[in-house]
Amino acid sequence: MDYKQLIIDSINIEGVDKSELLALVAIPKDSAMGDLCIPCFKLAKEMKKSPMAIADEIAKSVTKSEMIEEVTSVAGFVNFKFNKIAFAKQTLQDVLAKGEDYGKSNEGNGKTVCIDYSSVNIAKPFHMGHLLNTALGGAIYRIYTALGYNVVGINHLGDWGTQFGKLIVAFKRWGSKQEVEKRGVRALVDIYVRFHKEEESDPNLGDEARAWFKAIEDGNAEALELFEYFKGVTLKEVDRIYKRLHVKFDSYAGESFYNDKMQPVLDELTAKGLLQESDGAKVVKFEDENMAPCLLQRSDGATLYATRDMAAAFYRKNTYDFYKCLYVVAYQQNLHFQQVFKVLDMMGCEWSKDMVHVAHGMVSLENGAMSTREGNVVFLEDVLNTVVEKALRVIEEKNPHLADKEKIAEQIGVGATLFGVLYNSRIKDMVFSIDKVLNFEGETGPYVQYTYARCNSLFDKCGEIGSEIDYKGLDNEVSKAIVALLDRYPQILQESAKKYEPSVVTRYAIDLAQAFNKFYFECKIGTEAEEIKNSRLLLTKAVRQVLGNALGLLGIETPQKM
RNA sequence: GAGUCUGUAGCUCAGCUGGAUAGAGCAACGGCCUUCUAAGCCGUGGGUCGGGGGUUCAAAUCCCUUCAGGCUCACCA
Repeated sequence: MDYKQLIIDSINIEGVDKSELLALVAIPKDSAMGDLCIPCFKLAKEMKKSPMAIADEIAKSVTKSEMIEEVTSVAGFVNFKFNKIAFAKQTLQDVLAKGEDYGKSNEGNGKTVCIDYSSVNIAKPFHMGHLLNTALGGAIYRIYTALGYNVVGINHLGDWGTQFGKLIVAFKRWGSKQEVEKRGVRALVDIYVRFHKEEESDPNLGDEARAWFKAIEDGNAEALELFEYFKGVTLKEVDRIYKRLHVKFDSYAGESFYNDKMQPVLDELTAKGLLQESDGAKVVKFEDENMAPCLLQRSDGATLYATRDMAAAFYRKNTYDFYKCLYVVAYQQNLHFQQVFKVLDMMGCEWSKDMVHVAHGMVSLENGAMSTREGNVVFLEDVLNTVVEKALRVIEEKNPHLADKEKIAEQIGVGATLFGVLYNSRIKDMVFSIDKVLNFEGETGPYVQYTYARCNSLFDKCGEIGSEIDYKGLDNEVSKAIVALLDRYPQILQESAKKYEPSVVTRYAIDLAQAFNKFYFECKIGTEAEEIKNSRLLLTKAVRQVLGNALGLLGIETPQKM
């Protein structure tokens, strides 16, 4: 509910623009001061009065109501305090009436948002770095869906390039289908690593690899068969991971898909006089001298990364007519996207302004950067399995009679991992540490899930909510803090979407869980009189709903018990 | 060298569309399970918000400068 407007409407003062006042409304730092406030400092100049005097004047003019219980003027701030009961009643009704839809909106109706994320490389490990990317993309996907947008998740497969020539050479020398059946992508990675080692002493391998890649390009049957085989093996494995992470894609159009769509782009650039020759290569130069030219064709005629992204941009605009096209990709590629977006702009595509690089930080290991070639990678699947095992051990210890232990351990383990990577601002780098993910205490996924399960157990204990409800049971500060958080949830979603920042939701989930745990500890529920109990159960139900909604957006499941 | 991002408690980070005593978790220490799940709650200690200028009634937040680190800067993606 829009309480900002409510307090503005309660003010009866001459000579102040209400819309100006509305813009000033803020949430006090300390909730003891009030629920909303208006700092009056900016008004001082034009009104030629001290902020204190203005605040006094505004405070005095307010017409109190059922909702607005107290208005005070403190050091230039007008503080509005809501009636706890009215605030709770209003908010809980809203949350519970909307249920799963609470927080959703229709602001995106009729608009399509493309999200390019995860973008796995064929025959490469799915490691911790991909997890951050995939978790972010998946969350943004769901957040935009919740706001009513039509979302298209695109997995821009890394399924083209000379590495496939290398892989064929390696596979023919040291690989076997048996081995690949057994160990999947790992077997491919091993021979790929071996290729790079052996290449140092046998330079012929490189030529052989190039020849095999050429064979793929030329449609050689054996080459294509192997290429498709590697692709199939990788996608099958990655699909298993996507299921565990609850992410999905609407398109797997990757690099190979754009092979025949790049020439028209080059032609158009040439026609527009933007493509210049430079050292044998074709580039687009920029007015801003600080920006390196965008290389679109190698001197040997081959296309490049940027060429493919240009082709993909046109394809997506034509196919989906997107409102926005997001690229969830690490910040390493900042320049690349700046270049691509700028070239589109120079081509006269006004929609280039709708392209957004949602940059995120890089994940490294404690012993350095991840490198497939050097074999310094941690497979995500191993991490997930380790965390799930730990979850199972904790269940055995704390709740040995729990039913469906394996299933719940999976929910907790995967939830902890996802929550961990979605907890910080996406731009921050991350040094992956298994110990950190294995910690289930404090600001973690399991903490929020535990709070959710705790809500459930109250219903197990107390049964359904009766019809006699006395909101006096919520006439206390801890309850009010929860109500204020519940009320804020829809704005949290919008902020998160606007900033392309799932951590806003993650942090919120922690705040709400903390507030509820405090309430749980301070307010008795089951042992109270029926009408008090019912009001508190109502609050519990709303908290459970919103925690579930928030976790759902992050791709995290909510165990009923744990 | 240029561009860009990051720099807040021992550690990991919120806060950064300027506002009222700078927050949380972890770690440390001390409490709370004969009443709703202790994966929890409460408390204690711990901060020159990298440094220096400036704008402002008000700066962690805006501007300038400087230091430290990451990333990128032509034929990989």
